[in-house]
Amino acid sequence: MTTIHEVAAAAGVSISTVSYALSGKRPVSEKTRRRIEDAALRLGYQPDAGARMLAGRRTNIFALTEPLRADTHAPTHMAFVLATAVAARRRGYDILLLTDEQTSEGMNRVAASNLVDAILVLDVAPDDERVAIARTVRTPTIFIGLPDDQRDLTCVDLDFEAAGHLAVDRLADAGYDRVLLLGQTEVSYRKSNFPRRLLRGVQERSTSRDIDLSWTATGSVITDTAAVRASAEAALDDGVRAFIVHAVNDVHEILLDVLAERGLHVGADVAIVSAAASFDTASLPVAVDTIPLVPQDSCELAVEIAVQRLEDPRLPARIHLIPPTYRAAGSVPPPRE
Amino acid sequence: MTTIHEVAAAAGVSISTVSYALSGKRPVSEKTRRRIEDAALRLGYQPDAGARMLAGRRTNIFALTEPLRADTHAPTHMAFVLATAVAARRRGYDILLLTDEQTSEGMNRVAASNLVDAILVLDVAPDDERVAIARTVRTPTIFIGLPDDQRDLTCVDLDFEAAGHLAVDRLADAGYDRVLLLGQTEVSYRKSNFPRRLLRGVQERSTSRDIDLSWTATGSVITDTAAVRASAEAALDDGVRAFIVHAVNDVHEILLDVLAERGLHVGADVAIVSAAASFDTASLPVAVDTIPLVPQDSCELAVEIAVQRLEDPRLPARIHLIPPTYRAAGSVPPPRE
DNA sequence: TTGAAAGCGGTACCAG
DNA sequence: CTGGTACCGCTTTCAA
Repeated sequence: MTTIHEVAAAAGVSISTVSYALSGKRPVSEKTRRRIEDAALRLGYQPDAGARMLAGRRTNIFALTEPLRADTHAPTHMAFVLATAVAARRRGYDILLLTDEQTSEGMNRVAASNLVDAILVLDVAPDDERVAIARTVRTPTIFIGLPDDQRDLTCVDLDFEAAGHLAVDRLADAGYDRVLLLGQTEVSYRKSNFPRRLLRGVQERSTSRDIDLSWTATGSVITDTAAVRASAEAALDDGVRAFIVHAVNDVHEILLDVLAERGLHVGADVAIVSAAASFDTASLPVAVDTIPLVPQDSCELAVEIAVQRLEDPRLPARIHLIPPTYRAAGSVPPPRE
Repeated sequence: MTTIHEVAAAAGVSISTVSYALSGKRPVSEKTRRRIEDAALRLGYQPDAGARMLAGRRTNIFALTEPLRADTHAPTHMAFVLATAVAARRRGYDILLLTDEQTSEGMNRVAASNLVDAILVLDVAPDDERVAIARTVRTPTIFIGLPDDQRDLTCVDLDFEAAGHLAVDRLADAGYDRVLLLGQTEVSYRKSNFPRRLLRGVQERSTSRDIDLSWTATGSVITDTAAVRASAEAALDDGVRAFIVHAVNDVHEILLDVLAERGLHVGADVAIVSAAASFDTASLPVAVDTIPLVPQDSCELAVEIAVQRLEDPRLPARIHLIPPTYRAAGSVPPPRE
């Protein structure tokens, strides 16, 4: 294991010069710096993590807490974890996982032992118990998602309400006055925060734009194919020709199946907007206008904020809502007749 | 931030006594120990992670490398990550995530900087590049899965070949002489190691037991519903009444659908054995005999081995194959006529 | 532009 | 059974 001393000896300088040359925190003459970098590279020098933490009071590690609930949608969840890890790594941070039962206990533990520089919170519940912990630990904590009580918290999330507004506006602008919202599962309206926010946005805007809105959950815990199908068919029978879908892959496919069976063409006979989808809607058999929920965006912003907070601890806590964007794909035609 | 000095002061002892009392590495009189524990608890003392790493040359962190490939089945993968985290935590270790591109670079980095005590390798490919790295780093590395070249490696995995044998044996014992194996996706036969091993086990035993075996992949990258359906129907038309399924949830459901459509009853008209399923087959609409792949078992064993290696670094590298178990559920009746 | 040296907060050896 | 203390390897202040 090569230490800073060996590098210093090899380069014929003191260890402090090595430290400064490598960190860049103090100007070092061009040629000694090169000698040091050469030696470091040649010896495969890598600073000892423990020593660095102790002396520098920086661990270069972020904790990521993720309570895996029964209703967690694995692919979506993985996308968030991956996006966080990638974003963190780009800024020089590793991710320490706190899963399951250890989310709360773990937050306290890693904070108290100075194991991490910041804590990122995933899969935020409306009454999340991690909110209380975030308020007591000194470690900067960033929520990716919004709990109900946001006082003094730093949170990052897509602006789901605005996404709801946007979806309705597009349909209203096109001329539709009746819309069916195919939502998330019932449990997610209780255990998560974002489905409600999108729903509220859709409802608000439907009211103000005089849209006759109906909506339905798409299962109790996981997608209920029969229920989704029944809802879609009932709506179609009833003459509804505009849909907002805030749901997983499966639900989109079921809706598209039903439409296909009836010979209805998306973008001609029927309008669809996929709101806050975290999967790639381009993989659907039919092009669909989408207001995407991009895990990379939320996670990168969260990491960015964490880094800023470490650089300037006096930055005030605040809520960061990411404005939704509308990706048109021709699935919202003017209504027939 | 309470340090060991404050605890020592509060308890009226020296810091070394505190250290020993809390680690238990040296006998400490009952009453001083209590005083120390009280003080520690009262002050919310938690040893500084950096200091501990530096002085103790132990980080109490395991790295977990997981290259998330396109064909990674998210739910299964998550089950493994979760199981590893839980097992590690039980032994006092945290998990540092190395995902995606950083798997190889990350292994070298965390090993060279002494950030982790051991590395656990998930999602092992036949020609995994992490094999070479494992051989060069001093950090103990445990593979959860088998690469092709296993020389000098420590690996843990279900004995998929034995699982293949077991599945065939049960069907052969019951009296079947023709079997269809519904396998994994095509890409997984190239990118992973275990599907081949199960296939080989099934083929070997089919030969020795005089079974007429046919088999098919169940899609190229993800489940191809139409293809699975077609395979099942062709086999049934052909008179096959025994199935081994080594696949995800979906494939099981498609097969059960086809059988239901034809009025064939599992456990009466048709035999099914689910081999190496990593999801809970009890959630299927019909009870199915299962040779489960239990992530907890593999991951716990991997963690266990890692801990042992840290305690005794001279333990030899070896392959640990977990014997399969057969969970009967009445889905293998004697053949009709 | 560089070096010397004082910690950072523990662990574990050496004494008593 | 307990205390003193020499490190662990790096960061950073102080001095030159």
